[in-house]
Amino acid sequence: MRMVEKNGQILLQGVSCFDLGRTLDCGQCFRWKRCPDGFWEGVCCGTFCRVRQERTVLIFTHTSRGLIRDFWIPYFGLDEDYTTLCRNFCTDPVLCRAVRFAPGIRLLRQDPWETLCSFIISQNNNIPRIRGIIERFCSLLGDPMEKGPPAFPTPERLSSCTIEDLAPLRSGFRARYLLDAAQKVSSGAVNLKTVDTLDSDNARRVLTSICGVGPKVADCVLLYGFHKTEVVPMDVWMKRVLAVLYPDGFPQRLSPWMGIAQQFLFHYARHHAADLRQPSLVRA
DNA sequence: TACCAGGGCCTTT
DNA sequence: AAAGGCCATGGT
Repeated sequence: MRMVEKNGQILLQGVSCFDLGRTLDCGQCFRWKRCPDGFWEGVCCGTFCRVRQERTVLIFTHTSRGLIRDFWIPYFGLDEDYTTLCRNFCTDPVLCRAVRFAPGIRLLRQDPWETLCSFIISQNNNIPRIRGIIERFCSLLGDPMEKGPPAFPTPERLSSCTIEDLAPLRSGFRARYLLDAAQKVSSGAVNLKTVDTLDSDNARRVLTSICGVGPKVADCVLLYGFHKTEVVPMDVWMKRVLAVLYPDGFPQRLSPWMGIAQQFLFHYARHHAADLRQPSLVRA
């Protein structure tokens, strides 16, 4: 990859195995917005940018070369060798189909705290509504920024709130879960920096000590927020994939990256919903 | 063990 | 247009 500046925009050239739109729209993140001019606008860790893709070129504005190198490239997972990874995935016929169906999905490296809150909100919920709740959450409690949408609210700010304060979010029963997460994280009862150093099983134990974080939410946080690439969050779609397409289990040799594979399988499953509801059709 | 708790989007009717 | 399904966790 190579970075050049042109007309006040920063171009990242030579980007392969990457589809920006799919990566931002596959359910792992909730704050990016597609603008009418083709740019995506997003903020993470207090850093804002606009970015769009033209084949193998990413075009950035409202950011800097330094931030692209140090923050956005790791954020988008562009420092990982997906060519080798996907070649590896393609040794499995099912996964090969899924990767070919929607190539270019990458696992983002998101902020752990934002990921924790986002997936608490995501439980028993659908994506448009999740986005709405998170947007109201950020406008209500996030610090305004020089450019772009407000920052994600800090655990400290959230822990000073009451359930009634969160009523405008219309997050239903999840409000008290958010408060418990904020209280545990801001008090140090749950230390996200430490969780990062733990193996998945121990990290999962810590995360599930938060009220409202069960195995599914914890696994989403481990994969999307802590980059634990072997963790496979089992929602209903992945359960169907397992039952119908992998009755003998996922391939062992792919287990260190099965979380990344999960993104392709999940996407594939959602777009072949009817097939997965009738196992006989798929097996044939 | 089975059910319920907010709510809203989605699919099916 | 209306009805029912869906969803992850904790509490009863």
